[in-house]
Amino acid sequence: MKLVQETPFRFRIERQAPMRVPGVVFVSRDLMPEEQALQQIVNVATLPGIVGASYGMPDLHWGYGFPIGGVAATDVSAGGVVSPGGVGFDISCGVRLLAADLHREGLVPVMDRLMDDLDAATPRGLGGGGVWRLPGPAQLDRVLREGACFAVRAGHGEARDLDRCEDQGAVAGADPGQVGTRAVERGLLQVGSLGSGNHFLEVQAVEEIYDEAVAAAFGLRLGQVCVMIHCGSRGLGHQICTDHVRAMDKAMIDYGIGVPDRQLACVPVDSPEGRGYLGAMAAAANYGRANRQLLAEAARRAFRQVAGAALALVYDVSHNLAKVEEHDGRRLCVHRKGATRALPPHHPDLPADLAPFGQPVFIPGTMGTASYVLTGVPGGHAFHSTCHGAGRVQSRHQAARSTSGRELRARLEGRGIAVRGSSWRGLAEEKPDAYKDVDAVVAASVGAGLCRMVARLVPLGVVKG
DNA sequence: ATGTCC
Repeated sequence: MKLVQETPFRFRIERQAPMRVPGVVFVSRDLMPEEQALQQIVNVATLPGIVGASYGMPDLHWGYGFPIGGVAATDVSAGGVVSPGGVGFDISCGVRLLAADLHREGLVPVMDRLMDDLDAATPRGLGGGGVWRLPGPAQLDRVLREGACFAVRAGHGEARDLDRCEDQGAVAGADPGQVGTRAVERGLLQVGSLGSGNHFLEVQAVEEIYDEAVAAAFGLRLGQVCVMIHCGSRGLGHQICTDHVRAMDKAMIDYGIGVPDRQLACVPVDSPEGRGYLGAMAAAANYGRANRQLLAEAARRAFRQVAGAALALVYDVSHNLAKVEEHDGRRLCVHRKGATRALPPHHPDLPADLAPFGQPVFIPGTMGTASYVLTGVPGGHAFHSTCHGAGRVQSRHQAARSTSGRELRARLEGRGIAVRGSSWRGLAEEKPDAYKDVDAVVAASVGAGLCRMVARLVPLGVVKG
């Protein structure tokens, strides 16, 4: 593999057969990922119909088929493919940020009670029940088609929330008929739950503002209390990915498609299997949005009761999704896996009041480190995409071996960060040093011209999945 | 990420 540094934050992997396009990785030398992740960029570059380049974001690391932090677009009318590995198992995993009408000083006297209420109001952990007990598949069908809109229609939220969600709260084209019975069974029990792993609900404070005008437009000011929710589509999305990878693995033979890694199973976007996956994926995306909407409502109740404060939605955006988008007059299937859409100012898909400022992007740090609010920039690369988080450097196993959950919690609480966990093991697996430095990832993203900084948020309390 | 293997 021939890696050429083009700028301080951009490396090119020269195209050589069977690559159809070059690789472009937006990293600094310090953030250069393991060889396996770069090899995955190369593998993705061989996919039928891929255009531009196979991209890697600054938080790039090894994943299932595609790297996490990978962006790839295929030309639908030129036999371009869709690959479930380009979205990942946690379909539509994403982040929502809410801003409280409250300064962090006002929170101090009620913080313990607030954290206890959020702890009780946030279903989480492996398996388990959600905040909604769906009576049956008919109700789930509406969640899958209508996403956050269904939650709001059912009284869980305000109309304005939907203006501040990607796709106004529901991805079009959801096809519940493509969601298997097992995915349905798993989905019925988990609507409105956080999950586990790196998913969390965090109470944060705005510590620094880099762009006053954009921050004000997003509804953010210095010292303000915020709530960040990071979660996905739970077992439902996972099962959909499993089912459709299996189906494509068989079907791709009929389309004469060969890939260097079986985990890159794919079929043309414009095929029954391709449309089937995208329909099921959209349904999972809507499930994820309903999930975040319901969790946000639970947080609103706690804030209202304990602090008399209201929470306004800043935005809700996914970082694991494939979307058919128009770029330079072509219909492209843009896969973003561990990569966040970052629309530039004046993009037609932005809500009117945000149009001059670009799309809000949220980068969750790890427990105990900062999170960032970013915005899209004109001329953004990689089909308007940027990073999504810190990115792991240690496996879960490595992380849990070197730290205990109790020790970690004591360390965080010693620094004034309240912790409400769901399992000690899960807590240990998420220790901050298991991740890259989120400050460096964001600096590289800005340096590479993928986005710009709006605000930095610090954790006050974390409800951990 | 995930009822961490049907």
